[in-house]
Amino acid sequence: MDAQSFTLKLTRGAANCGAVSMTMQKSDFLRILTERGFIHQGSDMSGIDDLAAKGGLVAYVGYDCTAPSLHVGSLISIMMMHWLQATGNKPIALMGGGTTRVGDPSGKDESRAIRSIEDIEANKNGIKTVFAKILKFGDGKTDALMVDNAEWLAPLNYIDFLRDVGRHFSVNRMLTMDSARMRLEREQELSFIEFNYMLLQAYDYVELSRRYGCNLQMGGSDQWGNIVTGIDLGRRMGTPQLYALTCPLLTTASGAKMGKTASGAIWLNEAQLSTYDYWQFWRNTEDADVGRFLRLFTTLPMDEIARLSALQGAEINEAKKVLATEATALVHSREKAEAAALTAQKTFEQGSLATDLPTIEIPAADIDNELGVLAAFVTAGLVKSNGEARRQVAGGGLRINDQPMTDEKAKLRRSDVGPDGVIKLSLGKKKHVLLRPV
RNA sequence: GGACAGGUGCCCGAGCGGUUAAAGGGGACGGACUGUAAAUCCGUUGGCUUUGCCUACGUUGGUUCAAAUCCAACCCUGUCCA
Repeated sequence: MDAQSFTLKLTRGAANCGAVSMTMQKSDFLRILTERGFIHQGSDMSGIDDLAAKGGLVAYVGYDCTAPSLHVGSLISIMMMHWLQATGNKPIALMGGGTTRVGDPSGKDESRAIRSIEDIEANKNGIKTVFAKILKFGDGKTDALMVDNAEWLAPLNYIDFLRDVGRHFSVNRMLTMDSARMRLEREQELSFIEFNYMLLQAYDYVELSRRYGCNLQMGGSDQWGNIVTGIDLGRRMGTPQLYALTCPLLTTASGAKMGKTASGAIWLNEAQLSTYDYWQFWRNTEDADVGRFLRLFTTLPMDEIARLSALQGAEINEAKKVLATEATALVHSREKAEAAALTAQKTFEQGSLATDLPTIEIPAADIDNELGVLAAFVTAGLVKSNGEARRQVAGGGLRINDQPMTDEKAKLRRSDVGPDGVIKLSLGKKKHVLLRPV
């Protein structure tokens, strides 16, 4: 027990990224990550630096399969893998097909519902698509790998696992780790299945070390405890030295969690969030975040970013447009990103109708049957219920073809269909959907 | 297993027999102001075929003209004891 807490303190002591100054870094990898603001904490920066300088890093990031797409919260670690690969090292994207069956308590207030195995598999397939856009996969030395921890976790035998892995863990110490401690302090439940998550993630790291020579785990700062636990387990189970590198958890300058809105998370997959909406998300970045986001979420050269970040007042909108297009090009495609930029320009700057706004098709008969205006907004997905539509009418938030709506009993008519064959519905000034009768 | 404290709307949290679709705060959405920013101010924040109806305060029953509020059992959480 004493020996354990001692090694942990040592690890933590050397952890602060400030311990190694930028000028000392030999590797492009750490230099780029540092100047772009990716680094929160690392376990042994000079050790990582040495490996990176000779292209010797094999680094993994684990992703939960709790949804059919990752959202922008995961993008920062994906970008870390991008730079890792771009500087001659090997990334591994680990799908948590096994660990998601257990559930990570880190940074969460309360336990999530346990997901069905079919859901997890479906989610896994959705998540995979985004990696293909940002990383190069294959069999080469620096080609990315994608593996699923269900491969080794699912067949585990409980007794063997306890004897081989469980014996290296001190419950005393596990209880002091943030993920468990926060639950205990807030008097919130921490179930045994979640408590075990830490062991499984630690074991993942050891398994990846053995299978692929993986020697670095990256993740959000909330993963620090899980990562160093894996390092510790590796030492006890005889792996080569393992390292940890975490990035800051993103919040906006006003302190809100990044990528969560009432209308839903900012998904990376186009199936969950249209390219136009994804572009808009970045376009609406707060002034104070523009520089930071350009460094984290685009691959523009630093001097270009410095120029854009220096813009003041209304001019910073130009920087936001660049940010939106670049960030969207990475995750969707450049063509689609530029189309979204053009749509936005027509809609916001020229006040003209952009026909490639998100479009919903409705049966033309609905119009002839006098589709209620409230129902039309619900159909378009701009509001959740007729009641909400009513309230928005009262508050002046709904417009049809850019005309504010005042009568909630109004019906859509043939004459509302414009020359482009669509009716433009708007919620507020920013959200627009086209209804196309077919 | 025992004692005690709890389980309220997206979240936190007040209410403790009728005036409660439920105070207050946060978040979110809309309006004003702007630069598709932030800050600020204002409004809204269960559903519907909306002068009304339906659903909702852990679950199921009960008492009562009337229950989120009282009673019973059960489920769940926490603290302490075994």
